[in-house]
Amino acid sequence: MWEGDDRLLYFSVTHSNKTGAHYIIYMPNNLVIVESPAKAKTIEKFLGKDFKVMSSYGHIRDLHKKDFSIDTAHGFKPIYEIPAEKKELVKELKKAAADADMVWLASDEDREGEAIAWHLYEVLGLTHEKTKRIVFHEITKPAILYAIEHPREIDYNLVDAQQARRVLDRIVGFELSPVLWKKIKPALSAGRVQSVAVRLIVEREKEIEAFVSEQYYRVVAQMHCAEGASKATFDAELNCRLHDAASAKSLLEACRGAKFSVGSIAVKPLKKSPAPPFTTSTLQQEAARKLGFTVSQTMMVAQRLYESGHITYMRTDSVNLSSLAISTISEEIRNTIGEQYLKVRHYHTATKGAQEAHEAIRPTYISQHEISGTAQEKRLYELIWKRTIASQMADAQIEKTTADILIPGRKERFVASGEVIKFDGFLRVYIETRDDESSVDNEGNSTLPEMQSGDSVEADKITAMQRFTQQPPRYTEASLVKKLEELGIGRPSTYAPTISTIQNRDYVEKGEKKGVERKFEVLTLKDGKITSSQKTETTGADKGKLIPTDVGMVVNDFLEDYFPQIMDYNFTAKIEHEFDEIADGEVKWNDGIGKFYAEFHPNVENVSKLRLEHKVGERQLGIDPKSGRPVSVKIGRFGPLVQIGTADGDGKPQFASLQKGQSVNTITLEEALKLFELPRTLGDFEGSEVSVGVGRFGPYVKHGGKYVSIPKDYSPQGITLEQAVALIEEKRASEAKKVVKTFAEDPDLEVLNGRYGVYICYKKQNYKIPKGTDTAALTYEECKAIIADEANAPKKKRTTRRTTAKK
DNA sequence: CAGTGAGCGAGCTTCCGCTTGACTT
Repeated sequence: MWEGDDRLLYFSVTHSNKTGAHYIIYMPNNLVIVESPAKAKTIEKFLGKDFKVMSSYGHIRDLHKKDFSIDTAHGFKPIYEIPAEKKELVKELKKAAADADMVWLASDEDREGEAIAWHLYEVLGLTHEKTKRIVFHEITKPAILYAIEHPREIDYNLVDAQQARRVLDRIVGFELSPVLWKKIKPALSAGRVQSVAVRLIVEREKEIEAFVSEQYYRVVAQMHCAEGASKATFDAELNCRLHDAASAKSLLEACRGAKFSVGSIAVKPLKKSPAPPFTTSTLQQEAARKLGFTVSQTMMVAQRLYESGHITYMRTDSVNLSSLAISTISEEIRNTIGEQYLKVRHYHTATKGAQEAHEAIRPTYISQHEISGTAQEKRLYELIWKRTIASQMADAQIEKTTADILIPGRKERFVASGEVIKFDGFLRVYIETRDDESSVDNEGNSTLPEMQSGDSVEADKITAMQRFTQQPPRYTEASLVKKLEELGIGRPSTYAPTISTIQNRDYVEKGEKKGVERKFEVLTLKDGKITSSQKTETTGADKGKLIPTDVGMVVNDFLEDYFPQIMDYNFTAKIEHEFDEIADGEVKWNDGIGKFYAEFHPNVENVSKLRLEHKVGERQLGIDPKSGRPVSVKIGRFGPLVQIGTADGDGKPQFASLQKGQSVNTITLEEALKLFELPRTLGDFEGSEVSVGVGRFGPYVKHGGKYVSIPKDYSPQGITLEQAVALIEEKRASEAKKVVKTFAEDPDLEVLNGRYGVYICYKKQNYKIPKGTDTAALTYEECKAIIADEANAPKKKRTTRRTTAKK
């Protein structure tokens, strides 16, 4: 009914008054404010010339970035401010609002969105008469027009729930972090979300440390039917694991020359259903598994797809598809795959605390099977397209056949199974992957030859392979997101930033754990003979998984000991429940905060005052045989360190940093003492001293005020003078290549070859050279001119934060 | 980018959730 564009030119708004009668008013000047500029652009197209659509770019007001900004004495009143980078935007919004006859606050329909609407109302100085609050769940013309026909008021209860959320997070973060600065080291942080994320990783690591692997024997037979035309072989696995070599051997003995026969056969239909369309969290997981993207990579690529209009909004916890989307997807399946593959499905979100302000992530135009863009964009789009299509497709129908193969005289039996896909359904386009790829297991997708109960079967080969139970897997970025979502902790917009934060704080790192070699035994029965062979495999190797650092472990244990309430996995779920009560108008927002603060704040004060006998996380290693002084390890201002002696003992204590790969929990006295052998002098080269040491960036060689990193294949303890000199000369050679040109007029000016091409370095400042310049022919005067030109000047310092964890 | 740390000291660090910048030394 809203299809024709002409209709919009005469667009009007229907209101109902108290008597229920409708009247229509006409307004030419409307301002709609949404959160995202891409959304604004789309909506503007739907609404026509009487509507101007602007974006608030998220929140326009917040607590001060550095101050506590909560008046705890007066009902926890938050003190808001407009951040500097938003001032210009607010000015523009204010002006547009003043020019408009009606302002429509169209931020998302969730807690944060409602708060954004309220902040806009306050900051823009809007009035009740010329403001309306509208919400829509999908960006389609009918949905938006419907929303405009059904405006409402700002929901102050929902706003209060947001304020409670904001204030609570500020209290926890800004009261807890300083305790860490005082007790552990400066610039650390704690928070409702990040601290629990770290806890998950620390706990998993402790499980792995405590894990004792158990051996077992897995018995697999390659068989074929004795009678019948088919000589096709099939695999069958023993129905139980054997505990040791003796029982494996005894089983193989029983199988030697045995007459196997088919026992019962079961044929079961099996049904597989497609996964729901993507949310932020499931997109991040699948993109990690299928495309190898990091969580933040996925979000960056998705953002570009969204901005170029290819997909719907990428930060969502909803699996819902709009009715319009469902019908176009259905049409697409009908036309390109076939009617029998179509099954319309409506998905409902089951995750805790989901707020469902948006649709699921899907292509905006499903008929577009592929898009133009970078390789990454294409691949992510394809993934989204397939998942969306599959979500509206029929179940796959599978027939699973299971046959027991009996061993005479034994109670164990072999089990062979085969699957036949009767109807592929959604599998035709999309198969969801899983985290637990059990590497050794067979594919299990084989088919079985025709057989009947009582048929005799012969074994070509039976192997009993020694296996070991697997330690629990470490978290990946994606599996951590999954876990956080299950616990209801964090929101779609924060999963990626949270993972960056805990790495930037050096609580966890993407580690590389070297595996260890392990021998295992394989017993084989073939041609009536049992043979045994030894094989080796590496186990426990892990790459790119999240591993806690020493600092992460110490901070976590400290928080668990003294602030168990915050570290409780259910803390967020509990307070979410309270926020819901606030949103429903059952309780006042600051009552709950007051109760929390009355307990939390004194606890913070007490812990802060606590005189601890040892520094948090400190461990005594023993006595230094040379000096007789005690040796201990702990977290220092710059990370983990070893210390000989104590502050109150005789003489100043000595310090040394731990090296990469060493941990305060596992380092031995011997290893610790070794660290004090550095720095050491190797000898002389070209008349000055060559020494080695370990700095913040790892082992180095120092010679005449210059440093050269020591590569992994040498140890700083073992390196010889010759090797060190070779490193120095290597570095000189590469530096010589770096310098394109120098000038006699001014030694401070150099033309250098860098990572991004040739540039000019003058008094430690870098200047870019205009494109098309023949750099080899540059004269001194030309260089000075380039430096003088504003356009080539180095950009003013940005407040760069470390975005990647240090290597 | 490079050897830090044990005490009368300056001043700083920090949260979670909404949104996109301007940036390639």
